[in-house]
Amino acid sequence: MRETRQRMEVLGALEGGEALPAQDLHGRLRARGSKIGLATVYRTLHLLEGEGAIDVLREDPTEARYRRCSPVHHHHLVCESCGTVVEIPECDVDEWADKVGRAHGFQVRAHRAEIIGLCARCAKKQLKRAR
Amino acid sequence: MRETRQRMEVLGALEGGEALPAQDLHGRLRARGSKIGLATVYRTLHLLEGEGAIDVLREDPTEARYRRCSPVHHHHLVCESCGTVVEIPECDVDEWADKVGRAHGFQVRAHRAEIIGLCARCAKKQLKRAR
DNA sequence: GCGAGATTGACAATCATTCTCATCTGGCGC
DNA sequence: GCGCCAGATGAGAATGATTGTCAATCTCGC
Repeated sequence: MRETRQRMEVLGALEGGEALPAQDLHGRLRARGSKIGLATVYRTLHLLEGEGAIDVLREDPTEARYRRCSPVHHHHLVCESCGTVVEIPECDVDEWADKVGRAHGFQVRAHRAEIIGLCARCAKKQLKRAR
Repeated sequence: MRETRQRMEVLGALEGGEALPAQDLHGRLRARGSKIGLATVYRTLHLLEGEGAIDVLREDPTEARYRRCSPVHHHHLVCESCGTVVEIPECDVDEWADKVGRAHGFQVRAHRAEIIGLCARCAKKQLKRAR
């Protein structure tokens, strides 16, 4: 995999840890003066996804959001109000996945787990609104 | 919510337990002689999703698949080769989700977990091909 | 520095999903 | 049984993210 200006730019734009839609990402890069094309952004994101360097959030079915993430196995904690995503390194699900999979004759390859809730900030806001 | 012919038809088509893309579903209904429109299929699916009567699988980012499912909390075992989905009633993840959520200041609302692997049939096929 | 082959940018094409709007219908009150 | 009307539908157009195309442009090993 070649190291091109465009690929560096995409990685750079994801540096912040935000989960961005491909189009936003493209928009930001153009705003910064980059000449990168939208197709290239998509190509690069797919590449990075394949490498496991980013992961893809699909809460919104019409638009995937891409986010830099650690390459080691982890799960996500998602705030349903503001969309904040927190990476969770602890995974106590492995054993469960294996057990259940085997019980159904499956050869387990991977698992995914996501916790949905309200982050501290949004929970506080909701309380205030309720008053 | 009114009980219309079309809504009954959509539910009927999902009776089999298969996970179908909206378009397929529409195709099948038309093939059976129904005059249902594609937009109505989508509308109905969204309704049912809201009711919790079906769930939505998004392994393929370009096309959601809809499947009738039990209204009680459960998880899925998905075969990455043939797409078969098995419902898993046992959920030993609750405790983990709560613990992790609280540790990060989240108010946990729900969680999702999915085990990806090869079903018995596909595992066998792969073995045969490898020989 | 050169050249093969990977990569890119601009734009067209795709395609699931959603919107629009005129028409229809379920089910309530009578 | 009948009329009514808000909610539901169908057809087709519109949307908009994503993917394909292809000539031009870079990367990197030599």
